[in-house]
Amino acid sequence: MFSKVIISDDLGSISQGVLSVLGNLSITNVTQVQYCDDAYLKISKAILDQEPFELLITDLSFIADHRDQKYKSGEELVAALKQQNPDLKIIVYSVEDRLQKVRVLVNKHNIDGYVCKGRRGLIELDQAIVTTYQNGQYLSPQVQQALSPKSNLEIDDYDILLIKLLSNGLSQEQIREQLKIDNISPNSLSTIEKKLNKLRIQFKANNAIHLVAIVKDLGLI
Amino acid sequence: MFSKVIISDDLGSISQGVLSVLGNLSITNVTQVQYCDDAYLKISKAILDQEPFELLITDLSFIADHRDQKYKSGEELVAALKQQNPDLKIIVYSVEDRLQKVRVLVNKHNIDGYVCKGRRGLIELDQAIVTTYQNGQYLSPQVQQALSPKSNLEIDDYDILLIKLLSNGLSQEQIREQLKIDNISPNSLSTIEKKLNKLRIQFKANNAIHLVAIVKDLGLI
DNA sequence: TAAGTCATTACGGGAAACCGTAAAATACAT
DNA sequence: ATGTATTTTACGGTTTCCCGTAATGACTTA
Repeated sequence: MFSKVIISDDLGSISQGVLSVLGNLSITNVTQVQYCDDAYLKISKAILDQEPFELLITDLSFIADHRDQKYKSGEELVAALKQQNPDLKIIVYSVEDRLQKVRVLVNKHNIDGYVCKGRRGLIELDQAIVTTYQNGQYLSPQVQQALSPKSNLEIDDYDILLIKLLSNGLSQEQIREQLKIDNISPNSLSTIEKKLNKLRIQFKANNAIHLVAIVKDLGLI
Repeated sequence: MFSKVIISDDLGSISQGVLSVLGNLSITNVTQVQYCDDAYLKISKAILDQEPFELLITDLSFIADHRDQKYKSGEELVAALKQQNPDLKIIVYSVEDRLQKVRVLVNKHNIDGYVCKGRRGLIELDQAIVTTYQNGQYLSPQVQQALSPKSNLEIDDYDILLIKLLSNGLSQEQIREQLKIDNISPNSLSTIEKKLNKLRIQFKANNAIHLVAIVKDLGLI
């Protein structure tokens, strides 16, 4: 079993639950941090000391406070860590159950497990740790469909970007300009209209306002 | 100090933290539930048994699952309990830090304390319990301004309604019709335009889409 | 190479949103 | 009661959005 584990979660009360799970698995060498930057530093230092952590269990959202942080979210932390140190296993433990988020974390950042905080969260976390130790991948049941290709709703990053720009108050004309500036194509007004129209149909939205509201509720932006 | 307490929170890991706080206060008679309906039933039964609970600590959001619930959120639970049983002290312990939410809970439902889950959550919860026991009211620092009248941004229920209807996909014309149907005045297209325009300025929004996005982020709708 | 499919772009008409101005209705003071 | 301020409503002009059609270009397949 893992012998050296680090937990990153700004809610002290949650870490306590995770600790008890680790205890049940006879993992005693556990470090707790409440800031992503601390996690990053401790993990880096442990590598230099030739005593690297084997597993990171981290939350996604960290409430900002007076301390300025380089890594402001679990996602940023994970991205940095997995790039520099692919050997470190990472399990994300979060209330977030949006498939889009999970997809990105698994496919882009190669995390080893994703557990939703919930009634069965700690039970699932237990399983996730065991599976991960055996080089497997664990996803909570409610997000497993995130990876199955059939659940491909055909909304890609471009679509998300459009809606995000819309929600930031840009007109379709301004979106066109922005895409040109950022060298993103397609960027004609007509295509932008057409894409947004497709999205409206897909999400059964009456108009652009409705679309933004729906997509915001779904947590896609 | 309180002698009989009940905790309602669907995340088992969080309840553990709360338990340790209660333990530090030498409160040992503690009941835990993970569903609002269970909380309601246990509290009601305890009254019948002449051994009522003195304090409820509850979360706001409960993830829906297979079990059909009469009370689906902490807010509904609180509303029902405080109405039938004003003596029961209630502390809400939630990640939610939207002032609007807190305002409603305090003013309308008369809760005794509101603590935000966060780094200092458990410390604040400790204080909240003590204060509440002395018949005081406790609010986490970040939401204290919720009650100060100066934070009155002059947005009333009518404004919120307009934005909510907008976010539901209604056009201004459809909003006019809806207001007429519901016998809400003013309900002319012109006034609706004007109000929304005022709101756009107030929230520094470029257009209606932007307005809805901002207000959604603020948690007002 | 030719035909066919699909994404991208262009354009035009009608609907809705946006904006200013002004008239009508209402509330409120002396 | 009368004048003043505020709210509500009405209206016209401009911009943006919404929607259909069609032309262009890229790519696949025969």
